[in-house]
Amino acid sequence: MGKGHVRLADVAKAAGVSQGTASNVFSRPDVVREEVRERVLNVARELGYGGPDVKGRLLRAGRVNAIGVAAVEPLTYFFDDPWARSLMTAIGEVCDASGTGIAVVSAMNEERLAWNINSALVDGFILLCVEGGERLVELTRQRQLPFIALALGIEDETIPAIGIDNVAGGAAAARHLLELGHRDIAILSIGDVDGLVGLVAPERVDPEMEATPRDRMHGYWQALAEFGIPREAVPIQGTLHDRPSTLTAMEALFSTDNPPTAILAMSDNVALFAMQWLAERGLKVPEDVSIIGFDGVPEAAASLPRLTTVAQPFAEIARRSVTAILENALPKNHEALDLELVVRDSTAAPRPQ
Amino acid sequence: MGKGHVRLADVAKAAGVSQGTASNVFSRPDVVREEVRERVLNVARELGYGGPDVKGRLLRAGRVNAIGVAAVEPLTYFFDDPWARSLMTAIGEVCDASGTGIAVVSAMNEERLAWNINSALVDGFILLCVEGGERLVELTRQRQLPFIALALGIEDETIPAIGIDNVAGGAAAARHLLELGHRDIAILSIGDVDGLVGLVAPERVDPEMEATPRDRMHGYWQALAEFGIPREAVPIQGTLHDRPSTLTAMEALFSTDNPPTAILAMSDNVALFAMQWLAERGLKVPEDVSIIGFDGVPEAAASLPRLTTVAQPFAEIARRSVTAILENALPKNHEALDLELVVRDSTAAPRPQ
DNA sequence: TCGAGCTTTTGAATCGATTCAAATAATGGA
DNA sequence: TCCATTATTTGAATCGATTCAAAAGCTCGA
Repeated sequence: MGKGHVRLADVAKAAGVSQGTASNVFSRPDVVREEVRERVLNVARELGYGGPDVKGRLLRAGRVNAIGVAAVEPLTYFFDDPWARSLMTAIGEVCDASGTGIAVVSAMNEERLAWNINSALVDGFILLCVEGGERLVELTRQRQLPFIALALGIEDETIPAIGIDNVAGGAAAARHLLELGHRDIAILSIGDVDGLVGLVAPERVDPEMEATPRDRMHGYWQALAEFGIPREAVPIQGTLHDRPSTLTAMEALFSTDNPPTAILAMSDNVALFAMQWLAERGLKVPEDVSIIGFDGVPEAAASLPRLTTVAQPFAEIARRSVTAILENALPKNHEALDLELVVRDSTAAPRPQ
Repeated sequence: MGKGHVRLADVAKAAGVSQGTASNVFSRPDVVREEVRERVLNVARELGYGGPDVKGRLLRAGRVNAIGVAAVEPLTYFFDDPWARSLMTAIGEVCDASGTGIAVVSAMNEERLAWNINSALVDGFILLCVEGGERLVELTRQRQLPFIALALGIEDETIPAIGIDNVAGGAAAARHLLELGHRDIAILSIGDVDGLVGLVAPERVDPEMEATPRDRMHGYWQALAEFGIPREAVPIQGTLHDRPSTLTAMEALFSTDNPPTAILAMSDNVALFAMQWLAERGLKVPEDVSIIGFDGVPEAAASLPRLTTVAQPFAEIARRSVTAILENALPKNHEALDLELVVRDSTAAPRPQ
């Protein structure tokens, strides 16, 4: 194989028909006379022709029928990270329904990312802007394909994006704990800056924190204020969204005289790590400590006890993103979808004193 | 945008250079005089040219720099299923290192699958043959691209495939339990045929079971025989590799007079479901019941207690598959890689009677 | 037998680049 | 100044299909 690669033109010649007819045999078989069709197909088989090459078709059609999902992360991120996976699953569902393919494009380093974005064969991009979002958007812009940014951290109205109402979500989470009667609450925040691990003073939130955790924080504070609790009364422990920093944060939170009876975690990931720490310390959830997560990843539904959380509308996000790209109908302004409080087994009223 | 789409030829004309030079400016900038390069780049910027279109380049180059991973499953499978994810993560690692992209191609129904396989823009395929493997191979063959089959159920030496030594793996798992002293052992098998749920007689294994579970079973039996235990003494409960059927199987296993002290599960999935059942029944692992899984998915390392298992060499499988495809050096014969017994916390000696 | 109205087929243009042999320009040495 | 080199550019061919206006074949009624 290899050297004598058969193409449509060869088949056409061998079958004694024009290339146009040969093409029709494959792409619009109804238009060509049965007898001819048979003959061409036979010749094709004899020659070992494998059907029209996608690359040629593609060049003509200009459409790939696939969307790219990109992030400034290694490829493994898409199959590893619970949030990314939740989204990918939802996107997969939508794409399956419309027969669209998915290409995952990613890269740790900038240079590779630029190349990957530029050479991905897709009709448009969904950008997971968790980290390095601005750069990702900039690179994608150059490609001049429709794209839509998710989890965008910056406030640039010229970027088509779909977001979630983190403030309202945070408020819903905090309100849930407050309504159960909790007053000693602690916050586990997330971020990827080393500066914000350990105890974080409220004043540092606005200037230093990224948009997502900042908004969630403001949501928490908003609900706390409704119940007359000043933000200073609620300790914030910063995590790097991973296990070690979460365990350290929990250690710090529970080594005080007045440990919290409830925890607001800014992600399900962190909440689940925290639950493991509590389990190892023999603290029972929700009897001793209530905890509520954020995001609504499937793992949260499978934990023991099942985690109460504020769920992102993954299916809706995916549906809108994919259709926006396929129909090139990008949203004019940022859309912020609502989250949904999902009460499961990790939250309950505090023990009576 | 849109109507006046700018192409390389436009830029060339506007800059007053030949198309060849314009092309060089982008793809081999070192070969063109700096002055000219600048000029062309400026014109390109003014015209809003976004760089060479991949489709054109691609057609010429004939190479996409991406591999497709295909399965007869919905797209969500790749982000959902632990085994698939383990593999995808490993594949992602290899691809990241070589700057190769990944396209996931899938479909529930045959017709769509054929289309997807045919129109995926990739240089080759890795086939996850978990179900409907033969059909998948057949479709991919027509595409005339290099491909390699994983988890292939059939014995066709003409199909390039990488497999694992399920017999040896099964034997290692069983031997581990036997060496710990267990003699009352039960097997949780897997499959996707309804006929093989519930108690399965040993005689039915060879004629009815798919290759993977069959081989694992023979591995179990082999080790059991070494310890003088006849296969009839070891109950086999068939599952569909999902939660409900596993719970039913466990129910059946433990509602007898003589419940097992150890369980051989043919997948980590099933083992984890079984552990949940045990936990809910108040049976302690490994004190009351030992259990060993199969596959070595990451979930097995994160469970409580951590699951002992026989791990597939995912990284090695991925490395071989990807390089085989990229270098078009497909293995001549089936390779069967070794599994590794990973002893964690879910297995221990049985309670003394 | 003629021609209107269909159905098929043809052939050339097109999609958007890359490539390479040949032409031209610049450089340097004698 | 002239010629041999070397550095740049050019222009046309190529990759592998699809598309569509126009040509050719058919059928059928008058």
